[in-house]
Amino acid sequence: MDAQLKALSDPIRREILRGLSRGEAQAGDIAAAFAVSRPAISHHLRVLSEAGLITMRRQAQSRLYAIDAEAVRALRGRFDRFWDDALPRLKTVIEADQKAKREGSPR
Amino acid sequence: MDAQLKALSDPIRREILRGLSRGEAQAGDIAAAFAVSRPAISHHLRVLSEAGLITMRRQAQSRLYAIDAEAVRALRGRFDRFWDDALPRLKTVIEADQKAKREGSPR
DNA sequence: CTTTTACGTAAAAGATTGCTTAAATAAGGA
DNA sequence: TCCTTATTTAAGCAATCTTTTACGTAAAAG
Repeated sequence: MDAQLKALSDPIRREILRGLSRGEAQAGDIAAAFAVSRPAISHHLRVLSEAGLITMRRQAQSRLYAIDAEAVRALRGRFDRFWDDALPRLKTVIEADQKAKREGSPR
Repeated sequence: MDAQLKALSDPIRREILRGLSRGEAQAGDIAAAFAVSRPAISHHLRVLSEAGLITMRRQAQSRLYAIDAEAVRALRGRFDRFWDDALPRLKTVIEADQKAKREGSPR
């Protein structure tokens, strides 16, 4: 989860993923959408790849990147479980907060 | 979202949040649960605080930290929306993948 | 072959992160 | 006021991140 959340914490990388939601794309086309240099995007793609969020396949000289849909599904599951399981009392805390607010300044 | 995901990408900080799920805790008690020094934990608390994930209040010499439940709720919403809205076709892609697999080696 | 197209890797600069020890601050208590 | 308790801030250092320019590689085209 470390590597995946870290990968997602960068706005360029999230934007790359947004672009890939349309389907596979070539490295060059991805890079063209950003102001930074191609090697920089190449590195971001590597980070996303090593985090397991995207996959790559070659086609002639090009490299086609795509979202690893199953990995995303798994990550979303772990993310939800982190909050649901690891913080089981959170729901109660929210409710207590809101109740306190409804009843005027609580202490 | 940058700062919040970055904050969550560190395992110690996630563990701190897990600990805080039991409710408010003093900085010292939080630090006692980890192998690193107190100043290091103090810094992690600051990162979580600046990301808006936790709140702090003073009680005598102590500082009591707690999860900002509403902020967590908002983050979970944004995280879900990132995948649902920004990647609207992902569900379809997963289904296509699975269909392809069911029907034997594709391509 | 040689050239072109499409990318990645290498090397390096500059900023940020995570950690430690030492010093500072803030609130209570003797 | 002086000491104790609780915690942050400061200073410093090694590791990691982001980005750039320059170079290397792999596949197709001429």
